[in-house]
Amino acid sequence: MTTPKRRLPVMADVAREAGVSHQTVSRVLNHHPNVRADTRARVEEAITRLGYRRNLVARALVTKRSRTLGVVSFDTTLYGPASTIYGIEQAARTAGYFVSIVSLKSIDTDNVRDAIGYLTEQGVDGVVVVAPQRSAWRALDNLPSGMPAVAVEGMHNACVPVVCIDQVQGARLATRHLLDQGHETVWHVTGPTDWLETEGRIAGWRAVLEEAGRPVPEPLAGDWSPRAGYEAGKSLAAMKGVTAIFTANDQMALGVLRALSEKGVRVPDDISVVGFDDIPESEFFSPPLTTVRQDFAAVGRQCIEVLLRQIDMGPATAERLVVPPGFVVRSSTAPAR
Amino acid sequence: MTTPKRRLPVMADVAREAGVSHQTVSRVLNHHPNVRADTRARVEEAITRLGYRRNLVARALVTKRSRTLGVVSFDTTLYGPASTIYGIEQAARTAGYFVSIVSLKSIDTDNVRDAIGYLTEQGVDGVVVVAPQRSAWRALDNLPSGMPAVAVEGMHNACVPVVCIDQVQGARLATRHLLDQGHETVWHVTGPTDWLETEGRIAGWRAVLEEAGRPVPEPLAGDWSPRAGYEAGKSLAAMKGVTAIFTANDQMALGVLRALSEKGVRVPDDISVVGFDDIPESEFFSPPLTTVRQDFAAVGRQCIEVLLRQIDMGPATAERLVVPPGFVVRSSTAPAR
DNA sequence: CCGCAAGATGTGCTCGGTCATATGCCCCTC
DNA sequence: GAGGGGCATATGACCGAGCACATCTTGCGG
Repeated sequence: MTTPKRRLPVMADVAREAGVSHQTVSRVLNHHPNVRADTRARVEEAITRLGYRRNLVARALVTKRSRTLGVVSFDTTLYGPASTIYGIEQAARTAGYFVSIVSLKSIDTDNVRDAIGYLTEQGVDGVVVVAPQRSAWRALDNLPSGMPAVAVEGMHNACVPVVCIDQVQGARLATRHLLDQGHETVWHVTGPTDWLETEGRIAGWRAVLEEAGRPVPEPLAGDWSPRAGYEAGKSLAAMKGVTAIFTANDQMALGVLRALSEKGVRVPDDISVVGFDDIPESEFFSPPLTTVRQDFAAVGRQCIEVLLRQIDMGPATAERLVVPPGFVVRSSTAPAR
Repeated sequence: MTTPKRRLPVMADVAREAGVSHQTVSRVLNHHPNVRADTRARVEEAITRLGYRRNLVARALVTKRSRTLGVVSFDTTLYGPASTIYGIEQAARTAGYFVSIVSLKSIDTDNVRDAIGYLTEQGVDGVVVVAPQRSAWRALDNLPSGMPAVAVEGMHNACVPVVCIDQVQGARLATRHLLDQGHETVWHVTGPTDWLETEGRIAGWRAVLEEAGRPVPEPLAGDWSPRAGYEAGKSLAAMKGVTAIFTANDQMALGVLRALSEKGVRVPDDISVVGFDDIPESEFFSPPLTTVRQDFAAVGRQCIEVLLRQIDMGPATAERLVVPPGFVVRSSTAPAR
């Protein structure tokens, strides 16, 4: 038996089936209290009998609420963004929201602006921007008016609230730990320029060194990739007097470890290494990596919280929620000899 | 001048501004050819002047096309799913589609069914299911009728097309490589039970051993995590006669490497190790990991291709698109002594 | 036994687009 | 010069829900 183009059932069909008006069906669906129990039962039965599913698109049109949140992100393959988005999605769904994602493969102001534009057309109730680059940040200056938004790891800004992990503090923790171990100074392999995290981590690292009156070595430029860490590691292995390295993320730390091991430099005996992120692999590096832990799930949750508050109660003051970093000591650091 | 609750402009506003009917505005927006050039220009100017953005929700209501695709996935923090979804999102956006994601933290038939249900209500034009577990797979048996769908790494099934990487072939490549190096047999650390990849990889590994008439050791159960690999590695290090290990993914390989190194077992001198996935880190493990490469981006692209074909041309025959795995030889394998 | 408030249900309009169709217009041909 | 075809544009219905309001019940106090 072919079903010749049978249209999906709509509210009116359910209403007819249950012998009530479409409005009553709507009430049942929305758990409105003022419906008699037996009527409710009749409607519910009609719903299951017909296999009716409500059309959220039609609902969104009239309520002007799509219960969908937009996420704009850069390279969702990276552990940080992926984890943050996971946290966002979980929190959003718990709150009854869908998540629509746009992941950009290159970041510039126009890209981000366009992405936000698409999401706006699509009718999202709010946007989370996970694009912690200066260039991306500029796109937030002129958001579509009235669009609730929140940024992950952004700069302070008059209009958009920010949820972030305290990068400076994380870098301080790492650097201080190394100084406390008796190292004279700490070398730093940075993230890509333009990233705010990169800047924060450099700032924290530099601040600790300067406060302690230590020499501040020229940082080595990286790009988050293990390969960049590997290249930096080769350079550092060839230099004299390097005893402590702080890399801006764990993947680069892995590259550094690899390079050092190839050069016959022992970690932590000859050189101590600290990373940033605490990816699941770090614990099993050779040696297990001492690193700064970021609670991405918490960031995701906070984002949704801030965003929903804006959606429900109107524009918020541009707050800045800071999630403190943790520090995990493993075996890649040791006292200086 | 405050703008007191100014509603966003709609088509009618643009029409009035440009002195045409709303239908003409619609034609301009949809690039309908039959619009005089100067009219078009007038409309476009009105659009920019008013900052008008079309409301895709209203459009979706009447066209019954939301230009949104749903993705149901398990733990998008894992490298495989994350990469696949990235590929899906890129391909979808290129084709003018949005992607709405539901990522499940635990997989069972009901979960997946619910997720698909939510997405259906939300009006997605099709669904990609990235949940390669037997239990998830069962949820695909009774999809909402007429909903285009495609599964990543699924079993063969009458109703849903599948895009997958040839797991069996990948495992064969890995195992054969080790046998070719002169190893008597190969030990295997598996993924979690219930995962189809786990089964495929076991099958490929077992087949090669049996074809070569080699003993088939009892596989060690893992769960993709580095820790599971570490535990398995400790067991294997304690056993006699182990010279070659094939782990079902790279993260577990990392754990194995760590455990072996702790026990003073040298890789590849004493034991050879092969992984699966080729995550960006693998190249920088100690030693760099020989592994099976999966082209997740290709999988994502194929998914969208298959899905869009279904959306445009009606239900497809349940095809099965197989992406061949690659094999990357690095330094974690060596001839048996 | 009536009145009235609260509860239960129904009616018709609205959201902002697209679709089918109608209309006006110009130009070309016989 | 009338008829016809194609183009440019306008008109009104419609998608499937929710909302405001109208209407019909019901229960309870006086």
